[in-house]
Amino acid sequence: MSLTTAPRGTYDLMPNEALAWQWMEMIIREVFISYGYGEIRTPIFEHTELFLRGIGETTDIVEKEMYTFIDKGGRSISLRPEGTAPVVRAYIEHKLHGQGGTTKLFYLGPMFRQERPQAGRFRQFHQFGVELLGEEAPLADAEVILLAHDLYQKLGLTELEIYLNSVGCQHCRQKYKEALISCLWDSSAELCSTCQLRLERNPLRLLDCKNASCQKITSQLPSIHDYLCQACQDHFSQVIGFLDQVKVKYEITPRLVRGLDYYSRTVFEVVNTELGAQNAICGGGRYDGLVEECGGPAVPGVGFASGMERLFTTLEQRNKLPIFSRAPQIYIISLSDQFALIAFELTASLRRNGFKVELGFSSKSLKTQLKSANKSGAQLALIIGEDEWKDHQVTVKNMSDGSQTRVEWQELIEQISELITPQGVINE
RNA sequence: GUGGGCGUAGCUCAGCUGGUUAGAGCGCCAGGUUGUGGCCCUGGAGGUCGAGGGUUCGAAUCCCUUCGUUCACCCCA
Repeated sequence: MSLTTAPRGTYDLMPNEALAWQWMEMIIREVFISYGYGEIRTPIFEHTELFLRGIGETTDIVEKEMYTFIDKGGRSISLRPEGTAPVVRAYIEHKLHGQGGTTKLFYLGPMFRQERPQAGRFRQFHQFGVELLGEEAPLADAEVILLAHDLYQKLGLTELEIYLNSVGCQHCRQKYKEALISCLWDSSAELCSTCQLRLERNPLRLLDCKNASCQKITSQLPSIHDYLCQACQDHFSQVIGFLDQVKVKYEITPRLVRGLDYYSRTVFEVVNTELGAQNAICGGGRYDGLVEECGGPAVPGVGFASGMERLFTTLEQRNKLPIFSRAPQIYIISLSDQFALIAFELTASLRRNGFKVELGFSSKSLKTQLKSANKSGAQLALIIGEDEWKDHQVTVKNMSDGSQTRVEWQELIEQISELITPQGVINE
């Protein structure tokens, strides 16, 4: 417990980084809106029950990672560990299914999971995502994947890999699970200890074990594609057909199984392989049973969630972040407290005319204040001292070449406007 | 929850097998310029060596505990 450090797994976003985040958020919103999605802002916390039902009681997320507490009304409340269940809850609560047709929603905000932090993993982290509800056609799956693809493209990330798979419907998945169990029963002793547990709890997870000896064994296993029913096969091949048509490159990975219980048929991930152990920046798929599971009508859905910290790291790593400057255009220097009033007034007037102005707060020596002006990155320094004061003028100094002129207070805005524009571009 | 690495100045780090007042670079402050920044020069401030305990004549250095951090496992964005 320390007063002077942020809680484990959390961090402060400092001003320069916050600019980059704002830029990311802007692009994300633009792309989502252009695809016809509307933003929804659900509460940061929900009734715990929602996540138990929505995510699955036996998933790690709800078993050991949720921030859960009892509020003063005796209700069990949890900070949201993911965004889909709350959106589905809101969809049901506002009876959006009653409006007919499909519903396209996106969200963006903090999520909370109590895990040990590591590269690309935080306890408070940020996700954005989309949910397309009320449509079971393969075209919906393809559109959601295309959306993710185009979004990363728009952010300048062209070299990401898309992994694609189908985990089938309840029926084919069940048959496949049984097949895995019977194939592995005899050799189970050769599996790593966690895989032995997986064999009992969730055999699909065996497929992406990182242990080399497990991989050797599981590489002999049949593919889930051999167990897909005709309808699931058709669905998958149509999704692929649409993606091919719009030249979205993907890799079919029969071993890709996603951890959350609610997925059915299409699942996909967008991966940055240079990211470390936690390299998925986006995960999603179809969840046809979820709305009903959460107490709504039997409405199909498909969507994805993307981790903003991992996305940010990727953008940084690949030099795709624009350079942001917080530098003022003009730095105002007053050489004595007796000129503070006029300096303050000139600052206000310049700001009201759209210039980005910084005012030195104390009247130190000119040298010191010019150093501050220099450090601030301002293009112009305005100096008000004894001489200027007497003549109702200011000295305007160009910080890049050191040249300076005297300007009447009355003409300042006009003169400055000839040197720089309110956007901060020098008029040459 | 489990395992490994790392905690020395605001930042990045050095400090060899224990041995005087714990160092460097960058940054910060002041001066070299009576009212002129960047470059250069000179000087200065700034450290309970993460914390607690132990071994020792002597600990930043060795041992134990603890906290923090980081990477990995589990799992996930």
